[in-house]
Amino acid sequence: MPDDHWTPPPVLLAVDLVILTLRESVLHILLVERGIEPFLGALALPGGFLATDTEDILAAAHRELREEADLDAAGLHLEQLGAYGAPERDPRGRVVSVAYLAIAPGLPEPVAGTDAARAAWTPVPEVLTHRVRLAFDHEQIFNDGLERARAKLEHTALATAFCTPAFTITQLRTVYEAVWGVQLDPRNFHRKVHAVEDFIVALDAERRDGPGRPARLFTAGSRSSLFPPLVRPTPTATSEVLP
Amino acid sequence: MPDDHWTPPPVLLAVDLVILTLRESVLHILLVERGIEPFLGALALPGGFLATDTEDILAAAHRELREEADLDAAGLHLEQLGAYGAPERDPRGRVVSVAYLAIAPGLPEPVAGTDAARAAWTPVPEVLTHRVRLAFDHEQIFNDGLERARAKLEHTALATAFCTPAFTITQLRTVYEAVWGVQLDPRNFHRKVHAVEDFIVALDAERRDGPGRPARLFTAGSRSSLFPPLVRPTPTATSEVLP
DNA sequence: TCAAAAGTGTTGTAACTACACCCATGA
DNA sequence: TCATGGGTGTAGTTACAACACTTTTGA
Repeated sequence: MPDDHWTPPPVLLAVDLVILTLRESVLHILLVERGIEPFLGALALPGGFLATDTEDILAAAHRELREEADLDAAGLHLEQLGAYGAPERDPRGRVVSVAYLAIAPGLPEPVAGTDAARAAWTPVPEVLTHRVRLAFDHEQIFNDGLERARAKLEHTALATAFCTPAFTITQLRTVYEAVWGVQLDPRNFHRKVHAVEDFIVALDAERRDGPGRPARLFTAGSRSSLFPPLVRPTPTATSEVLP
Repeated sequence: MPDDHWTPPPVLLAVDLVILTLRESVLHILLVERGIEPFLGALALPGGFLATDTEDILAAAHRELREEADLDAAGLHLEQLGAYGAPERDPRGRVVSVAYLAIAPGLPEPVAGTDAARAAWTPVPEVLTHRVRLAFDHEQIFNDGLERARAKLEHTALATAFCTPAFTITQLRTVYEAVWGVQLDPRNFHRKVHAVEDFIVALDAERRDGPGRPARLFTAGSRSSLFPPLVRPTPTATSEVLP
């Protein structure tokens, strides 16, 4: 603790968001094109500074989610990733950023909210293969967020946050495949999901699009931690991992 | 992002530490008695404010570890838990704290460093049963830190951070039992630990104290992630969990 | 020779992978 | 009746808990 005559140096607090969703079976992240220096024109995670002296950090994340992505808080997963505070991470001065991971159900079109005109869903493989470069230390934050999402799919019901209220088991499997970047056996997946009580509950409805047997519709159950867990396949030398 | 004429509100940045160690087979946490208001006289996590404008947050954690606990950075585990920034968490004003989890090998006596005169190792069960109350939101941070440590024992070699450079398998098992608060079968534990390649490597030495067959000494190997993992026993209705 | 602690073998079970197979629908 | 996708059955394998058993020491 400091002594009475010394005042600690103040810092500016920002919030940055890793917002993930599924679009046409591909994992996407919401990125914005920066309109001001530094990194003018570069892509970055949506985010911003704390609005007032008394704003809660989680509330700030919710606000940015609304302002920059036009996404409502209701029914959307939001959790903290951590604080990023290297002294030189922002050339404007000492800015510490608290990063959040948000998961949204698949949205039909790129959002067009107030500040969100420049916001665009970007395929995650584009970022992973460095075809897209991010401003600041946002690539680090993105990597941490993606790894958090991948890990939490194993032990929690996070996958349902990617889905609309009613979904088929195949849609749920597509979530796992897109986030993990692997192929899963549909038949074993079907049973594993059913083996966890209250992970998904059957609705009294079916979905019939194209040909093939109609699929039962489900909704997220009350269970939040999965047992037995759905473990990621261990990458072997022979197995192929999608980018 | 803010417009050019508006300045975001500054906050004060603190660092708080959850420092865990094992003392006589019981998990302990380092707590300090507060010497100033608020919460004067109450127990709290060691920590303090950022020292300078340009100090890295992780460096600040290392500095507090040295100042408040007289612990050297070398060979000690330190990882970030997250940011705690509720507006009313500190009555003095807007203080955002970045919490860290530190794991230290068992130390013979309560540390007596510069600021650490009032620091004391406190048994974790005392805190869990609310016989010890913590200042600010430090109980929340403590719970998050403990859960992080418990979870990481399963999948990483974190347990070796609790041990001196040379340790027996029984000592390693004691770490798991103390942190998880369960009893483990010594024979199955022995094999599971050996099944993970490079988790522990045998030294050419034995330890012989009291009666009984001398135990082989080991040291931490190069492996950091454990496969197969050492999974916590699922608490059942009949099983007893130590406080 | 006994107690204590280290370490090994064995057995039944749970959960998994891989794949053969059956079911229900639209064209 | 065929292609397409949904869903079930089964066999071999891995990891595991439980516990009987052997080994090596100090007193």
